[in-house]
Amino acid sequence: MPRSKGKKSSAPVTIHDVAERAGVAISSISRVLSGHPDVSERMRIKVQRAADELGYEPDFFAQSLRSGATKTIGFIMRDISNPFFGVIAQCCEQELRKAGYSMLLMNSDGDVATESTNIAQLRRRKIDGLIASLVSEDIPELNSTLEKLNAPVVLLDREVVGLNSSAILANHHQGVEDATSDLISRGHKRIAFISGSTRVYTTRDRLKGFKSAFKKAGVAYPTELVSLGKFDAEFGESETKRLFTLKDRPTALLSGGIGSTAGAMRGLKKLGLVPGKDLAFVAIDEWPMFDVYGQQFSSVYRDAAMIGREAAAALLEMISGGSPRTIMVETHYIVRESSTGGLKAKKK
Amino acid sequence: MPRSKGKKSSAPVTIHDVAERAGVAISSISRVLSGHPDVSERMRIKVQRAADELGYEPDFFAQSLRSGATKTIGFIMRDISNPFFGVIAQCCEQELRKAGYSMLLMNSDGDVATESTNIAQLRRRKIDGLIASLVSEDIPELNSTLEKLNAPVVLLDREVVGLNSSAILANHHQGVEDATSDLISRGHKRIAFISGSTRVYTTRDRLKGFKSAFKKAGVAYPTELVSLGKFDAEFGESETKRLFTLKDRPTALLSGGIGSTAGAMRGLKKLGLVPGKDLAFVAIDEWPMFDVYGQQFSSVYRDAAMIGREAAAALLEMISGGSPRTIMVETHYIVRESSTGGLKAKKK
DNA sequence: ATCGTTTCTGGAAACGTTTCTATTTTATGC
DNA sequence: GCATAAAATAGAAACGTTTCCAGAAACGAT
Repeated sequence: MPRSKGKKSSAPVTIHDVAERAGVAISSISRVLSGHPDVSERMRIKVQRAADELGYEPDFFAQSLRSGATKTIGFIMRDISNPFFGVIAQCCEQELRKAGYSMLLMNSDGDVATESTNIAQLRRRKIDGLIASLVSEDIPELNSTLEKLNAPVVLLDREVVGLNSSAILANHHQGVEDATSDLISRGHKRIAFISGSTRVYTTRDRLKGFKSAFKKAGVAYPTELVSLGKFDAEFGESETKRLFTLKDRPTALLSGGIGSTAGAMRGLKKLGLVPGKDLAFVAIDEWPMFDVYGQQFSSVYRDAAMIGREAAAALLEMISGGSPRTIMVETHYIVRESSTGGLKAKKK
Repeated sequence: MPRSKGKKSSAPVTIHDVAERAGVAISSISRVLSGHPDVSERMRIKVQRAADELGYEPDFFAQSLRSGATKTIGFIMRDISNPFFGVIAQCCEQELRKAGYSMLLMNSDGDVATESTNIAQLRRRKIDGLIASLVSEDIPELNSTLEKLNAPVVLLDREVVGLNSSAILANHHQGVEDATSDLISRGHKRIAFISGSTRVYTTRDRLKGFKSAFKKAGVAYPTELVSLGKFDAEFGESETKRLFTLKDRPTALLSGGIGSTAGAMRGLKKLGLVPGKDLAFVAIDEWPMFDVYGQQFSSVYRDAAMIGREAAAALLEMISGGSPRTIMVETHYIVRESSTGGLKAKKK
């Protein structure tokens, strides 16, 4: 029993105390404080003063238990230390806070079981809504798990069939196609592509853009240079090493997502290959500071802050009765120094 | 009384339903499920089965209201999108989750008023503990605000006098002194130093190391090159521009913290100055990817993951009755490419 | 058998709100 | 003034648990 008694004032003042002080019924206190219309001015003043004098603060749990609303939103991501997700989380929290909601943060650690445990935990806590970037889209029981939450859901960059939720999707294929086309037009044919599992929209949509660029250019699609598996840096690094030690090695690389990019850069460094010189390199999603580091990285950019804000807005909308909707966020190919190189003094 | 009217799937199953199903009293259900010792084996099995069959999940709010424990920890930071804080948050959440706690995340946006509102919100939610990186240490009412929380507190890199809390402090002065000494030994005398307000431990301890290096080397301390104000990138950028356009401009720069470093790098870029060449540059705290970017930045390093884990551990310890303690985390000067340069072909 | 002790169980009182219902007061129209 | 409606208030019943208390059953020991 952690009962730290500071001075002696640790008397938790309840609605009873206020009622007694003001000399009115408990129900009147509640009515005044929750802004019920049928309250006389005299009562309002009397209650307000008693509450102020006692420094009354309604007990959150009692309110939630009775009313059902928890003013709490669950937020599940693979890994909040990922700076891209960090920005989303920050903007989301700011918006939700403005609307009077608090955010319960949980990392799924990229693990399906952990994610499911987290959702169960959130259900017990009767959250008013959930924003999540799921590990995978086709987990058995996923739909029923989310439906049992009995709260509106906003998914980030995920398409779950048959689920009545909102979604914030990025238009990855456009940016990736632009980037790939640019590389092809510079003379690249052997372009490597590393990203996460095709079990999520993110990868599938990027792949669509990648393939489409080859098709439009009439260049053979280099199946053997496409490596799709996981989003983490370890995978990115090992695959980069594997691909760039092939006999006929790629001349360019697209890395899909923050983790892949980190791994790719580490892998290249260990191989002694310099982006923009020994190969052309485009990162999908930007690391913070991409704009100021000594070396300039090209990227397929999307606005994390906007994604966070849109997610919060969509969720709040659903909480107040609106219907689910899908929001598409654009991506943009940003050309920088690293888009050059990789071709033996042929061009430029 | 819509009790056993289980056609609709959204029937929230309560302890009553389980009691009815098992044919025992409500109190027995509670006893079995909370592992009370005085329960017969027969009862345990009967209740367990009934609960499983109905898929019973205790209501979190009812439990908290009655028992007082919320299994919830508050986590307040200036800005969760700061990758350094992101890592702390991630590790913290993982540890807390293992212990059965959930984490309520709030950004203070670097604003005292927002921070205070957040703390009030957390008090109403009766959190079991708080981990916070406060905006400032000497806010009036801060102590009483935190004491009114009536829950153990762990502060990150802050010293609040008279508050009975744990603290995770970094030994900044050691790392900063090492870095500064190295720069001095390379021939630098005019070393600029940009960091946040001296109203927090972080800055004061860094400054201590900075001054100490000059004293030990017997070199005059360059007061006019020290700029302490805010941790954000805007401040870092404008101060960098100001200092490096002085008539007698600095030959080296230390930037204090993630934000300052971002600002400093932007400022230098706009001035056309290259770290490691036109000036020597040491960042305090590392940006992710410092190890792989084209340009190699020196740093004063501290382990964010460890800070997160230690914070969680210290808090859990206090929750279970332990006393507050202060943990000192070491910092290390890591020399890379950017420690060179800035001296006109004098050395090296 | 009787009498303590344990061990186990059921009933009911909290926890601090909101909300429903019933009652009293006030205002309104004629 | 008087009926009638409307507004304001009090009282009490939830919400779903945990926990206290008292009693019942079980068990040895006399």
